[in-house]
Amino acid sequence: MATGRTHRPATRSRGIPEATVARLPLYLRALTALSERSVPTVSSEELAAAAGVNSAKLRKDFSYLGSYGTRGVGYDVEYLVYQISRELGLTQDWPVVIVGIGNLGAALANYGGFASRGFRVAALIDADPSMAGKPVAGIPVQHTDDLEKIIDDNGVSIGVIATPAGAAQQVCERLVAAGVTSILNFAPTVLSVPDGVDVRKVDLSIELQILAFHEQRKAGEEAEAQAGAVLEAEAAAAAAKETGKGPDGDVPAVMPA
Amino acid sequence: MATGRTHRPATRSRGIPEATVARLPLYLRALTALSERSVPTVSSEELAAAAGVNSAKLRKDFSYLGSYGTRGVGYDVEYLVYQISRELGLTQDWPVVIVGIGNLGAALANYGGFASRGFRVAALIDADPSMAGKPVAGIPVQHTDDLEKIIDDNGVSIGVIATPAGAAQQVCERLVAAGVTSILNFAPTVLSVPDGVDVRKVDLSIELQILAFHEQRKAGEEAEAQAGAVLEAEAAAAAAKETGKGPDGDVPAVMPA
DNA sequence: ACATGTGAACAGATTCACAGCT
DNA sequence: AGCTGTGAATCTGTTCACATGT
Repeated sequence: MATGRTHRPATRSRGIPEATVARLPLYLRALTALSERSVPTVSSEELAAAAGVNSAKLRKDFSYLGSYGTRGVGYDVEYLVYQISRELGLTQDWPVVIVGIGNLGAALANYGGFASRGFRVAALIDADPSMAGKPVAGIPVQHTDDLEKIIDDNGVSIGVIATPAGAAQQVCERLVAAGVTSILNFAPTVLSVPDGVDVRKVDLSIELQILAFHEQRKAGEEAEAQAGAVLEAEAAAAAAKETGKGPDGDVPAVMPA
Repeated sequence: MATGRTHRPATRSRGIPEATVARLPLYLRALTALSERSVPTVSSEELAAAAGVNSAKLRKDFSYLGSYGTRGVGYDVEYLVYQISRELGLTQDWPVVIVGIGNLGAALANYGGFASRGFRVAALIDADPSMAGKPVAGIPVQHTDDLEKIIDDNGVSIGVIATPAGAAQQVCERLVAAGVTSILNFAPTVLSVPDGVDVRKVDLSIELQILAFHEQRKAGEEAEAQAGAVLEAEAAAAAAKETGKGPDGDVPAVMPA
């Protein structure tokens, strides 16, 4: 189990590094903005600045796609937009279903960037019968019972899970069984899926925790001006604070070696 | 990348790799679940499975924090929860403001995972005067005019931007000028900030595009496996060498700017 | 003259495999 | 015997610097 290895026939597909793939949408966005301003060409330096990366990285990234630039000149904006779109598979239409139409699901359904680029919200699905038929973002919500039929009728291969954590794995399994092979998971839980299914997760709480870590570190550096090496001694004392969960007030402070 | 502030001396080797920091919240969530079920100890193998990573990685990650396990036994759940919480800075309270109370902002305000761990929504801010005073998730929305005062009064150092793309940079600058040093950006735009300010971004549209890329690749592989069929345009130009890269679902959803 | 494209050096993250402790 | 903790090997991604082509 676990995410395991990547058995894959090994072959096919140009070997575009995952990190590069993750940046292509960024470049595409910057290029689209240039295109709208009718800018004909752009240098790696300029485009990199607009996308928030450095130019060497950008050139390396593009080199995986092919030689789409002109030395001494730069890149043709329109041409690059097309090439990247094609590489990302955005020249085709991707019907998407959103499962779980709570606050977040509704926000996603209303999200403009959705439709703008290749993606089309094919259906909204929720387990609450009282939601059925109610339009959200102009699309009537359908009941979970019909999930399989909806997936099938619309040829959906990408699903978005915006349900509570408790329902996510079950919804995931039904989506996969119905033929979905890519899932964007907003529920704060680890989904387990069979080989060949892609899952990406977006987790607000995790992002905030990462920020908190750095924030704390900044504060610590300031204090370093005077205080010397701080040992873990205070940890035990502080452990008696709250970690607050459950009826018991205080939390253990087990000391290992 | 997220920080850039390397702080020369490196007094105590508090050099926890960024990739490890990004996984700590994952471990913490799994541990919290175990804690709620009163599980006293857990092995790296079990915990790794629950967090969706492999056990070697988990042990390596924990080794950066210190030696918190017991050989032959495993890790004490409560103790680890405390240590990770402390490392992430979650033993203190982080007041957070959300700017831009549209669909998404409202969803964020209502998001339970927010309050659950260290974070507290101190204020909601929106530019629309007609929203002022209207409660969202029990918190009255305040007008952008008062942004600086709100940040200051509440000692806010973490801000969430959920405005339209066009307003994001300006909001960002005001937040930073008012003292915010960590920003979680949901607007589909690149924010530029001074040194010392952390930005993380969450971008739905980018996530979907990455999924589309892999989805397209799957379709391409099928087609190639069956026959020499071409899927859409000319695949002639390709034919370079390949390195079959497995998709493997879990790449950090977001990268620091 | 100028900006791309890329081999090579470097840096960071993951995995392996086993020594060391309980 | 079992599981952690970690050096070493490997893999992936980034940066450098310059050869290459227009």
